Amino acid sequence: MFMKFKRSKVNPSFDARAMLDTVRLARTAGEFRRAEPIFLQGDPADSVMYVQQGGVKFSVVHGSHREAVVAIFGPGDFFGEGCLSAQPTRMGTASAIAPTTIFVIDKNEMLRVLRAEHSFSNQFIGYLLARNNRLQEDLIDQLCSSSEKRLARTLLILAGFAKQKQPDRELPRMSQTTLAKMIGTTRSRVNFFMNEFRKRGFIEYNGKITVNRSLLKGVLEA
Amino acid sequence: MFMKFKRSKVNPSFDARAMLDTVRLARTAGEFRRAEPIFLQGDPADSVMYVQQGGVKFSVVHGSHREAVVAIFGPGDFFGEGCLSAQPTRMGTASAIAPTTIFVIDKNEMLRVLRAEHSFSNQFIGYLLARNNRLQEDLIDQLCSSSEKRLARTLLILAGFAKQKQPDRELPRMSQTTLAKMIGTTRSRVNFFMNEFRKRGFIEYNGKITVNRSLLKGVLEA
DNA sequence: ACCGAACTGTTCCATTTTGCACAGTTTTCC
DNA sequence: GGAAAACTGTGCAAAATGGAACAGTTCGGT
Repeated sequence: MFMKFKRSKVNPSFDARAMLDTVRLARTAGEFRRAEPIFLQGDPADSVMYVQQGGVKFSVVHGSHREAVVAIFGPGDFFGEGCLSAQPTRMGTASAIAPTTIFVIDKNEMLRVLRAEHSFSNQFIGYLLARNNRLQEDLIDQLCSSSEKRLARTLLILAGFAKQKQPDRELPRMSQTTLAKMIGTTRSRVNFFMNEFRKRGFIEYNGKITVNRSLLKGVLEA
Repeated sequence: MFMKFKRSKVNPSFDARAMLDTVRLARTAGEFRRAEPIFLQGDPADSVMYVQQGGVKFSVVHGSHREAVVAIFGPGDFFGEGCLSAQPTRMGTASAIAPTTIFVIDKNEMLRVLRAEHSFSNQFIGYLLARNNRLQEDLIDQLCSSSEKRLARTLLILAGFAKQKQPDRELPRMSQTTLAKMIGTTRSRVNFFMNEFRKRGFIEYNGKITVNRSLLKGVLEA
């Protein structure tokens, strides 16, 4: 019986871990500390990564000096899969934002299993569709919304991102500089809005950020 | 023998047409005139589209009133494939920007063939990877570049887009309003830069737009 | 416990961008 | 052919954003 692809907003509910266990897929585990780089922009690309635990920031340096944070990956996400389609080098730098366990899957091994295991390639297609969707939503937001709204949306998504454990809405630790690079603005701007949000009670922070979802969602309506 | 996925920048060199002929894939053809809608945002989504000939604009209305043009599709591109992953409705409106022939593939038929034909699902994965890449590049550009550069880049991509026939660099006809919605700015701004580019000889236009690639590329360097 | 590095809070101004308005031109459609 | 609709060329004031600077604070490592 053929299974319809699953879907979700932030982390695809796609449970590849079970899949990775079912399928006989050769992999090596890697442990990374907070802020430790996993691969660098320009490195030769010959493996696909899978986040087992923790979180990963993927950033790209564009043109001469400007940097963008394109995605934050969490448990269940693949990254570095560009190498499957003839990209010889990494398009950006991946680094851990928390203690992180990564499965490293050799490109050819990944291709072999995609060929051999139907259920795996179907799941992977589902994963790619979910990611496409997320990228498209990010692009739409960038095209349509003010930086205040983009920040609110990013905070909400990051809050949901931590959903695996805590019932509260604490975010992965993340500097204002990083937030600025995620929403395409300057740190001044992020700082300004963060204080604004705090004054209005939309978020709290002493070091860790906690968001009040319903209040912050109001920003997106306006 | 397993074939490595192909890759390209604008239209994946992925030749799904040959594939669609090889595979026994049920489909119906649809003809659309310029500006004719193919599907509307909110419509029930139960088929995947494949562009046989022509061009398609995919736009999304976000929030209350603002609109973004997320992608322009050409021959060889799929669109509306979100429905494969449990999206019940169309996320945006697709309409022809030129006389266009579309293959409409029923969602279940598409899923059937993806299951049945390895080479097809591998090609489709390659296509999804290429699209991911393109979306990511658009996002990066949006995060890093000024509107002048974004316009220049968009014009260059659109010029390449027409590469199937003409050796010259004529673009598909496209209003300044549409360009504005593609790069996330206002028509005033687009008009300003278009005149600027024309003065400097980067582009010509009497009605159709023609770009001088090498000169226009200079804008991206600055 | 200390030092340096990284991060935050804050200010200020130049520039970019928006949003609007209106006249002239081209296209489309009857 | 002619009217309506869509598109372009302007201009301009208000708002948002970028960019830099600097002091105070927290964090990380030794």
